[in-house]
Amino acid sequence: MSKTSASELSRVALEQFATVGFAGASLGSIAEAAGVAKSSVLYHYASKEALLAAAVQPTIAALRELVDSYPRDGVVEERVAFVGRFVDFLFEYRYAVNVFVNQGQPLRHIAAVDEANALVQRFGERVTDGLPNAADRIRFGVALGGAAYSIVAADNWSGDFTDTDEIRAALVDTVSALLVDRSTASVVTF
Amino acid sequence: MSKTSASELSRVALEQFATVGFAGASLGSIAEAAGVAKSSVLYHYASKEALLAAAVQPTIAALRELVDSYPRDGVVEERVAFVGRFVDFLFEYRYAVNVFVNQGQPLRHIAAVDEANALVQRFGERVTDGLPNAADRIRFGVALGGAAYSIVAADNWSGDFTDTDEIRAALVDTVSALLVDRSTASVVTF
DNA sequence: GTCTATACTGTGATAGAC
DNA sequence: GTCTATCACAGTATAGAC
Repeated sequence: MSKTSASELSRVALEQFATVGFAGASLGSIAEAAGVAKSSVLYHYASKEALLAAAVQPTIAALRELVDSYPRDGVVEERVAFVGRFVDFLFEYRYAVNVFVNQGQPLRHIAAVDEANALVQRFGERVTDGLPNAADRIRFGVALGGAAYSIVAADNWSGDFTDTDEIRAALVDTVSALLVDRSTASVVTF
Repeated sequence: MSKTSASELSRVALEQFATVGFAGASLGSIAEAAGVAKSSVLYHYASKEALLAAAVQPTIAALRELVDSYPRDGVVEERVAFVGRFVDFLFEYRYAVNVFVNQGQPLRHIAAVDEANALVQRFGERVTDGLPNAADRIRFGVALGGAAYSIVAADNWSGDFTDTDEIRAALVDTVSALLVDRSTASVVTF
């Protein structure tokens, strides 16, 4: 099976890049986790960096679509609906998002990561209406970095059985409070 | 000078551990940034892991003190004052906090990091009154991970001159909204 | 398309001169 | 206390058998 191996490899690799860092994830450990030999990884991807680039590609496409869907002059309901799509995006692409958020600067020499960084910046400018002040930047940063962190940290909430729907609802609630205009946020939670 | 080199080394090392990851920061690059030879690093610290342990030690002490200072049954004003101390702590120990937040799980075999993880967990339990539900966990996680991310990300806000006081005030504002009880938070910002 | 074998480089760590 | 020299090993990457 040809296609199966490649997608499974990028999936396993991305998870390791996010959890132990790009430098910390070796081709050997990725190959082991995927159940193939080390050299088989480099058959599908020319290099470790190419593997990362391919692994984050779907996330970049989804992020671009998400950012473009931001309601520029929308009412509160539309913005809350956007937060729902934002949280869903964070869930589905949690590992790639973590790579962008935590290693975006040291890995900016990789074209795909640099592209993601630019998208995140455009994202922030849209949410804060183009001219972000310190408070706007902080709220956006806390929402992005905090949600990205919480989602992967939730994987370690073993012991008690909190289901995904509950986490999603709590995240939509919290992120809405941060990203939706505070003066009108009373309709959401406050 | 003996003491100068050691503290300078741990400072430089911690910054690199936080920015490029523990695995990504080599003893060579740390030595270069500190202006000494690679072997000189291993004279002061027996191993790379020992260097990390020593570098995060002051942060652990400060974190323990901070957690113990949480007003268990305090009024809103006391909790907001605590958030101020929390944000100050995040600023001063930003790099170590980032190591704990982003690499706490893969580095948990190092005693000092494991100790910090336990402190963070105790922190969360105190803030959420011991029996955190999903919403409580998320708010705490977003506040911690988001603030930790924003502070180091703010270092890259080059171009415009946002001073530290402005960032601090915005962080206290945002974190208070997340950690201080929402029903009484109106005295703060909302 | 996957494997073994191998080359080459970078890294953590040690030994010993100064 | 700092350095140079060196070692052993893990890492990326290549070549070639199957």
